[in-house]
This record gives sequence, structure tokens and C-alpha cells, in this order.
Amino acid sequence: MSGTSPGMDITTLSALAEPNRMNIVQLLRSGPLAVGEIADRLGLRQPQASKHLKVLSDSGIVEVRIDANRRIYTLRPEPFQAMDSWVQSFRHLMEERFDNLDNYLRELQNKDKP
Amino acid sequence: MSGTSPGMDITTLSALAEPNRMNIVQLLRSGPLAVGEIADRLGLRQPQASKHLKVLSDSGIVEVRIDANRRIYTLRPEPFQAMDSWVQSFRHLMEERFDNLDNYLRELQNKDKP
DNA sequence: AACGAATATTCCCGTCAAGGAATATTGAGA
DNA sequence: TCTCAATATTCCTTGACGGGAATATTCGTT
Repeated sequence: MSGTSPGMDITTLSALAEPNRMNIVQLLRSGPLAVGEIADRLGLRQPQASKHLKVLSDSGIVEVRIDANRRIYTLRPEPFQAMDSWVQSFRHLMEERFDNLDNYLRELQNKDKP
Repeated sequence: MSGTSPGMDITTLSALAEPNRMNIVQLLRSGPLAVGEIADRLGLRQPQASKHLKVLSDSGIVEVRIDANRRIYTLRPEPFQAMDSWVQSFRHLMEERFDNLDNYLRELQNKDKP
């Protein structure tokens, strides 16, 4: 069962596949933030911010640190590492990424054999 | 503009955030396939397979080559490259990936200043 | 031209996710 | 203990999405 790649975890992807949540993630790249801050900066109402953060939290993308009244949310590395290694398993498709010079040369060659 | 990714394209993510479509993508890793093959191997009915392939196609994850009666679907590299560079922009979070030894040392240090 | 194989499209239906508004919870402090 | 600030939770409604079944389209073959 737990053998080879069932594929990327779906919940991570669907958590990210929503604009507000994607914005939250982008925002948190620069550091941990409290719910109020997040809501303010993204123009969200507090309850919606909390809901989206719950989804992100349930999917493991984000973790929370309790500070008195506030909850400080932070990005967790694991889901990104997982995405990274999943995407890397498609190297064979994206050969062009590995070496820019190589890529450039490949581009030139394509003009000869299209 | 060319700074950090404005954010990953949502449609790519939501296209992948569905089990059957994820399975199709995994299946296509080993090479192009016709709709019937895909449906067969994944235990899908043909119409559902077509629908999912349309979503994948609309989002640019897959492209189609027409061969008489059949449509042969193939993975396109671009979305994966995009995901790759997006995920890479989170390197600062995933430092632990770079060097396992470094990670191990970091773990030890965390026991001293928590 | 007619038929069959392969695929796409349409219609209907049930489910689920997201926003809005109101309310509950928790903690700090007077 | 009362109150305020910060956050989570609930209820409701609406719209999007996926599956099922049937039908339309397209191409090769006879």
C-alpha cells in the first residue's frame, strides 16, 4: 500500500487551489502573522480569514503558535518539500530547466529539426 | 515584474487537485495515451475521462494530438516548470532539504534554545 | 452512403465549498 | 467579575463541480 508514489497529496493541492488561500501563503512567505494582520492586508473579513487558515492548517501547510489572545500563523516546510520532490519526479519532462546554457543550445537546435 | 513569482497559477493547482485527474497525470508520465486507454487503465467511464482530460487540457497540463479517430494526450512541461520555480521560491523555508547533515545539526541546536 | 469505433458534449442531479452575518470562546486587564 | 479585543464557530444560502446516462460528432472502412 505505502509503496511507490500514489502521487502528490491531494489535500495540499486543493488547499492551495483557492485564491485567498494562495494569497495567504504568499503573504506568509515574509514571516509569521496574526489572523488580524492577514485579514487586514488581504482585505478579508476576519471570519473568512480564520476559515481559510483552518483549511491551510488542516492540510499541514500552516501551523499556529498561540500568543495570548492571538494566533500566529507560520508556513510549514514539509508540504513544500513534498511538492518539490513530486515536481522533481517530472524532470524527464522538463529537461529544459536543468541548465540554462543547455536549454539555450537546445533552443538553437530546434531551428534545425522542427 | 520578474522578481518573485506573482503566485502559482490557480487553475493548474485546481486541475491537479482532483484524484482522477491526478491519476491521469501520473499515468501519462510513462508516455502519451489515447482516451480509451486512460479510461480503461483507471477504471473510468469514457465520458468522465474525456471531461477530466478537457479540464487538464484547458489548464495547459496536457495537450492533444489527433490521430484519426483517436486523441492522444500528452503531458506538457510548462505547468510543471512553473510549479517548480514557484516551489523553489520557498527555498528559504525548506533549507532542511539542502543538506541532511545541516538539518541534523540544526535539530540538535534547537534543544538548547527553544 | 452506411456502419461501427473512438471521443466529445449535453442534461440532470447530488454534494460540497465559500461568503455573509451573527454568535461563541478565550485571554488580558481594570 | 465585567469588559474589550482577537479569534473561532455556526447557520444559511448560493454556485461550482463531479458522476451517470444518453446523445452528438468524427473518422475509417466496406
